[in-house]
Amino acid sequence: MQRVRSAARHVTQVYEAALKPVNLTASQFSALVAIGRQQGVTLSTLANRIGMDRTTMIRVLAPLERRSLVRLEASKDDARAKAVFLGKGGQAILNEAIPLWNEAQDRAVETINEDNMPYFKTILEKLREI
Amino acid sequence: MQRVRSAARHVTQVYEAALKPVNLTASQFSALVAIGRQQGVTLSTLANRIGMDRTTMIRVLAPLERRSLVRLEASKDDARAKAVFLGKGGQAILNEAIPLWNEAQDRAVETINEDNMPYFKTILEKLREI
DNA sequence: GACAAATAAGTGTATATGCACATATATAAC
DNA sequence: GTTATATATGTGCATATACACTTATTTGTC
Repeated sequence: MQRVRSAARHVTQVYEAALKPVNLTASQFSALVAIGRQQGVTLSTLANRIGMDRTTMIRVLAPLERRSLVRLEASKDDARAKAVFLGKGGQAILNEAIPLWNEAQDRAVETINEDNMPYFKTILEKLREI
Repeated sequence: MQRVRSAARHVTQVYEAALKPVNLTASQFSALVAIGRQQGVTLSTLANRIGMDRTTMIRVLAPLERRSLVRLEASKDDARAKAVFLGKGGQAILNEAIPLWNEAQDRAVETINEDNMPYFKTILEKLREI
């Protein structure tokens, strides 16, 4: 299974190279996309969606908050929870980043070979259940 | 492709839980196995084998060196290179760790489903070429 | 309503990860 | 042999990653 981790490292590098013009990491991009889909999502929910530890998410958001790309507010429903929103430049940078990501994505899918994709998705799905 | 990274995070946690009794991380285990296979391998070669950046490997080895599980020496052939060997407890801890790893491996392969493995291997192979 | 159990977040610590940059040595070209 | 280039390692920095532990709040139970 070392291969899964190795592959993830490599894939990360490829995608981060693609995202270089917007100065976003792969994790930061994932977070922005998820936040864009559901403004006001809580920290824990966000972390769960991405399959990342909650405490990791806190630290992933930190540099984004410094750049005002995201904004954290106390949740209205639950005084314990933090709601996460896209900040000032958030949507704009997402609009820039998404095409860059998609280009890398297309290249990746092409390399993997379209025909293998269904298997790939199935396998990745199952990996979550281990 | 976020899924690949997410899967890798999850898989890492599963394997590291399995390795807890020997207090090794997944990266550390990978390194130990590779060193055991070729004592005296150089840092860069080792990093390449594992598909990890050379500078990351330096830092992965640091805690192992502190525990005397690995040993670094100047290479005889090349004054620039460092040769890596298993240290005092190196082989012993490997002997303990390998069964733990294999158990986790078996469970993982079972979950993925034996039949899917050939596809999986092919896909992971191709991911390296992106 | 008081108390226990569950849930949400935050911090300390250690390792992982790789880029940019620097240094040392080897190799190739002339 | 000197010089240019390539190779091997090391360090500074920033982010990624998650566990253990802590604090605050909510929810369920009586």
